[in-house]
Amino acid sequence: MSSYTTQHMISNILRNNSNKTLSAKQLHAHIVITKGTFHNDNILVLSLYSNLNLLHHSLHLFNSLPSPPPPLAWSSLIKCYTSHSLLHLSFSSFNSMRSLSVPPNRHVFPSLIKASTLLKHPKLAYSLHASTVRLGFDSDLYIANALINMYAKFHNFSVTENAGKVFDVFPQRGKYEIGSVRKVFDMMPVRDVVSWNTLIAGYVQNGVDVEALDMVREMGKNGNLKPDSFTLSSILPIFAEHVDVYRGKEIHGYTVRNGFDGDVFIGSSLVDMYAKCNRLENSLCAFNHLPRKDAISWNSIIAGCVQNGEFDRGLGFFRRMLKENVRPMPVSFSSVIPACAHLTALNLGKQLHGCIIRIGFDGNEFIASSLVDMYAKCGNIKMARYVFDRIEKRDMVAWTAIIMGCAMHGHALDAVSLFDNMLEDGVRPCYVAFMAVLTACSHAGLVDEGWRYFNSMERDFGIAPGLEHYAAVADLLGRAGRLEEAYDFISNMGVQVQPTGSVWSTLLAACRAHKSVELAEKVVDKLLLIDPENMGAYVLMSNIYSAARRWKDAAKLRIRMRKKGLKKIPACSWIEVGNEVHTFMAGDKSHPYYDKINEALTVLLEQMEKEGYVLDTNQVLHDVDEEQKRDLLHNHSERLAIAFGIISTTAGTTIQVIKNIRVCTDCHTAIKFIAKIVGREIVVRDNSRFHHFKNGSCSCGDYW
DNA sequence: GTAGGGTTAG
Repeated sequence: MSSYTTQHMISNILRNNSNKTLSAKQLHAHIVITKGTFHNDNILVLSLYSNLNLLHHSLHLFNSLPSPPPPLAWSSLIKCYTSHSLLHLSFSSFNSMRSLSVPPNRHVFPSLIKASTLLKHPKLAYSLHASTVRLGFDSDLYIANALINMYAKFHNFSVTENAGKVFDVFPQRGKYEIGSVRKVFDMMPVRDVVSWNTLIAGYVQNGVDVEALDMVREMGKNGNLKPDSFTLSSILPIFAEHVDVYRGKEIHGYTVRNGFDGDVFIGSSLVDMYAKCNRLENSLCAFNHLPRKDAISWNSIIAGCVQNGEFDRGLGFFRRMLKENVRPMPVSFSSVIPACAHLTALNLGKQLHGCIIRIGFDGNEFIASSLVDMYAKCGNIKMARYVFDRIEKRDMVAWTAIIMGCAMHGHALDAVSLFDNMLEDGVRPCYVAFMAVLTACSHAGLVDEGWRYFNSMERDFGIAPGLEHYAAVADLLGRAGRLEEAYDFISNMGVQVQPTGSVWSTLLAACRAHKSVELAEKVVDKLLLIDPENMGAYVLMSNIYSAARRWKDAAKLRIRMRKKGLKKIPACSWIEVGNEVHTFMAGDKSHPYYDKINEALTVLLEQMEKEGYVLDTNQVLHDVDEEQKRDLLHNHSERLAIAFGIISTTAGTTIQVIKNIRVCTDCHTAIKFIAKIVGREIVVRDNSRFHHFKNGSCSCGDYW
């Protein structure tokens, strides 16, 4: 009778929108005063506290109960522990319960199964499953739903934990476990929308997309259930992954028609789906329409911008997120750091790194990999290595980041030995890892090693070489001067992978470096056949002609280029001084300090010539007299940027310049002299790698 | 009373 009244009041509290915590406490006080601490109604209040996720109140009330507390009290407490992620406490409570001989009721199992799932502890989970079978609870709706989720999640975990380690075991395990998901589902006497949603989400999380969508149709046909917000937010990532904006839009339409468009889960999925389909404007629109934005909504739009190359915009959203007092998550940082990497914004990257350390996110492997890449791309390979060395569990992405970093900085031997260390560590290389190690080989002329890696890809790791790998090997052979070999290699690339214009361009660049006009002509014919609009090909070929003093052929090509309406991308270099980026074009006199820059370059040139620098006028690709050639070289954009750096920073500071195209040979020689004369390290990043000039030599060993 | 969804690094 009194319990009936208490239950009634509890239902009212749960329905009521006012301060539920306060009402629950008032009810508790009322019961204690009128009926005493030991009255059974206190257990109902405990379940209310647990329902409201009030851990401290639940625990306090639980401890005031006469021993042993009844099953309902235990299940309420355990639920509260699990939803607070205090998973070990969930299990220790379960053990206490059993040691007090309290028979476990069915309500205690869903929380325990969930706890074992979150703990990623399959053994524990299997034994819980076995217990429910023994007790005859395994077809209970809530328990079966928890089991479907558990089996689906464990399939996921075995994917990540075994990837690269237990190659042979994994597929069978996977099959067995995805089978278990289905077995539990099929055996259920009654299924509700949660059962269907759990199954569908499980399929999506395991990449079984076709089955997931089949089940969405099935749930309507056989289950007589309509997809709800859980269903929709679970299936949207499928269209993101398949870059299927048409079907993604259909789902978007469905969510609007059914009043789900304010749902923050669906909203984030939509933001992500549109971004992954390269529809950033739609993505921004979905984001702006969200009535309430949580941390994940922000993460989605930040990642969306950065993945679409809108780096400043991504950074802007990150700032706005902080400004609106939404606490950044590890994902927020791993999404925004790549923007710094692409913008070469070292100072900003360092600030974010500081922030990451203060918050305590520096152990996160996603963040660490993004930092390794950021430092490497921003020219600080030492810091990249420092961060990498402190990663506890290095996965394939982390290894790839550092290997690529070493490759870009010309530390080819480090890159190669890191790659071998990765194999020793039992981490299986992937497609991108091979790109990194092959790039390293090509930048250092490690032809034999390069071949070895290329040949082992398919043979030892079952990874079919892609365009990038062929390009790297072609580049490797070309740079090493093995031009004919490279030509045959590209010609015989095979049916699976067709050579593209850019692969041939690699060889064309090699022809230029090794001054082979005849082969260059053969190559450019092939290239323009595939890619007639390739402006780079025209420029390179005309430069090759110019270098061979075949001015007329060069001019002919330039005319053809102009007729096609193709314009050469102008060379430019930039340098960050203070917090400002200064950009210079070749022969650019527009900088406010141009006179001082020119003066500095003249003084430097005098000293350089005293030390033995000889102008390499062959690098001038125009038919002009020697004096003009001298001026042209003197005003190459990287020299202007470096000279500006020298006059506007304090002695000893490292100068870092970025150039959008390759450094010319003459400038490369000149910068070696400059670095020595001014006693500074000069770092130049061109479009493919870093050059560290110090004491009269360059880290690339003149091989680039 | 107990169960299900969205975002990240090379």
